[in-house]
Amino acid sequence: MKRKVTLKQIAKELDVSISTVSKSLKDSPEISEDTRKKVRAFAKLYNYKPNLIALSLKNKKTKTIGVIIPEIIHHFFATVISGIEHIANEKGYNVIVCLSDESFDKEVINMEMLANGSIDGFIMSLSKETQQKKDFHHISEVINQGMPVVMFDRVANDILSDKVIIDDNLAAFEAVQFLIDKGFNKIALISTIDYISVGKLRTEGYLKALRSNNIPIDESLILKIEDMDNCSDEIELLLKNNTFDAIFAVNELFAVTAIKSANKLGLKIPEDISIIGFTDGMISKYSSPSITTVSQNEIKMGERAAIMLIERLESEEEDEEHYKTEVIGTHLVERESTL
Amino acid sequence: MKRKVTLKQIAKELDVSISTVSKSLKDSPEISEDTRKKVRAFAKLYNYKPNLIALSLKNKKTKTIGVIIPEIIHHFFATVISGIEHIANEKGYNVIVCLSDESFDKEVINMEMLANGSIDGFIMSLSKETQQKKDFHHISEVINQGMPVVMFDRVANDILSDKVIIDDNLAAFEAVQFLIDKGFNKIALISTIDYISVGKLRTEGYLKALRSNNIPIDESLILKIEDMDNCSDEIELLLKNNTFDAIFAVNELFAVTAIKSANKLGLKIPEDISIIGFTDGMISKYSSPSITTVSQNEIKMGERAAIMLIERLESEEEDEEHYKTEVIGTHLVERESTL
DNA sequence: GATAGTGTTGAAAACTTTTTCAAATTTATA
DNA sequence: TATAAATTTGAAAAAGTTTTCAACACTATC
Repeated sequence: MKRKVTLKQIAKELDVSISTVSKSLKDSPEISEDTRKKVRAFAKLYNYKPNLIALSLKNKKTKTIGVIIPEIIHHFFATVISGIEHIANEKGYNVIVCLSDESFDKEVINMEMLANGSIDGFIMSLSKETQQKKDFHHISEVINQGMPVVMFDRVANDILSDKVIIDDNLAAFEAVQFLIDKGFNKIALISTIDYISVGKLRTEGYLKALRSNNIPIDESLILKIEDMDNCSDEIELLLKNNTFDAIFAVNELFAVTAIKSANKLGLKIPEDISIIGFTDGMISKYSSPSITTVSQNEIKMGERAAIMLIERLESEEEDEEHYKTEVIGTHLVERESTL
Repeated sequence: MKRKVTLKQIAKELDVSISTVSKSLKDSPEISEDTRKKVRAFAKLYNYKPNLIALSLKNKKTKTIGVIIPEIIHHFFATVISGIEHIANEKGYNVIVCLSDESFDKEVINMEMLANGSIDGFIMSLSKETQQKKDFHHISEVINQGMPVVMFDRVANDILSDKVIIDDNLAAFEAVQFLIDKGFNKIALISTIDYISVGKLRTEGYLKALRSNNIPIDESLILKIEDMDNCSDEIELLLKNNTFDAIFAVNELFAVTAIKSANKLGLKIPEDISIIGFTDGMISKYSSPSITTVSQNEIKMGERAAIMLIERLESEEEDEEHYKTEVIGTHLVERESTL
């Protein structure tokens, strides 16, 4: 086993100083052709690569981005990470991923850990619990220390930082408008409890669409689900006790569950009920019927977040005044679940 | 903006030496009660936290695990990462994730990058290209440098290292045996090209099951797909040109595509054809009909890989002789796609 | 032959932390 | 009071790198 070789070891072997070795490897004209060649040959032979930890310490830069997300098994977050990785790779950055598991405490612990020198900046999306608590002190602390943070999707409006979001309100509005344009006016909504910022915004978009088309809002057609894992009973009840001709669901899970419940009750999709979901993941693509859904351009979201962060890291002046919020465009992917 | 405070700064402020500060914060009995209290109060006030990069350099340990996987948008890999994160978190390790994008070159670059001091050990799954090339020099090099590597799922048999796998052969055998036990004997196989190790093993399991039940092997019922993205045409052709009563597909995508093709051709699942897939992800769960599939216990896979790596990192002696290969149990999840 | 100039090398500091060992101070003992 | 012992503090080295500046050797110029 041959352990990694250091400048010191090379210097000793060749009986020169560490500085000479360092400069030779950087092809500094300060060092004579002869010495340079000798050192480089030796370094190549022993496959010398500078120790990145030492460089990090010296340069006070780690060339590493910390990403904190609630869960990685969600297609949405996994795809955003793909986008982040893509740009990070291109620009020579590594990506440390930490999962908050939707827990406030884990989010805080992970942030504090990474903030102690391991990374140059954060890209993050808030956990449910953090959104509920509205406690963002850990984030402002990090920002105060001069470490840039880019928030995406689940962002805190109270925090001054760069942000990448979609216009959830508008996207929902457009999806519902699409249904209205098809001639539907009894449209149900399956949403989440309001403390989930995106759920709330999508609900508002739904309401706005109805209002602007002078369709009365029927509270009995609005379902707000708390327990994601056991949503099927509630959804089945909604379908059983009401009649409507379309559903707007704020995520894939609710949409596919609605399809399954409809099947069970003998309702045909899209003949009896049209359904639009949110997020274009595996479920929407491979469900039968496949689901018309709002695509969020997750890849682009990740890419933009990474670009914004790296730009801030590599620009000298810290213009704290000019935080940007970038809105990524969405589009409706039409599939089989709508007429 | 208050930047992170260092021992040096504290020492200067309090007019003591750096060593005194360091020892005080570690509650060393060497330092007088008085000084200790003073230092700790000051450190608390300024929220001192040791710089982890400096510690890494000093200790030659980063408390970070490098994970290299082909893609993160695959539910399988995302779930394994969840398992890794879970254990890593528990044991105080961070996780750096790098994506090879199924490319050999990217895998090599990522490994070399991380091997230069950033991490203590690797957990990895080979890219398709690497499996095809059978070039594992980058992995043996890292191992030779004394950095432990745990491979999972897509492993290289030629490399001596710890491994976590499932018994793909056995799992496939059991799935096909399940179909045979139901009374089917015309069973089609939808698999991948043989250089994908898991595809090959699952194909072997299929063949073994047929043989051990004295069912003649019908080559026309065996489809090996190269281009995952455009598999639907080939699968439709298989269904159109042959009659059989069951399908064993080596992944979720092939299984759900088979269902869609069958629907298109007016075949009923499971009445006309029973289908078993591999991997228990979103697709299998939310497809209509939902898909009977082989669950790989991905979470456990990730957890075991992390445990094996950390054990090796924290055990003093390097018993290179005793590399373990751990086989994670699989089980069939029965759903609607089988009778 | 002395001075300036050029070319080449190395010592030392910096980044931050921990730890060893020596030095300084205080207290106890004879 | 002098000496030994105990307590408390600090200097220095170590990890691996880069960079500045000083030092040295040599050649060219007057």
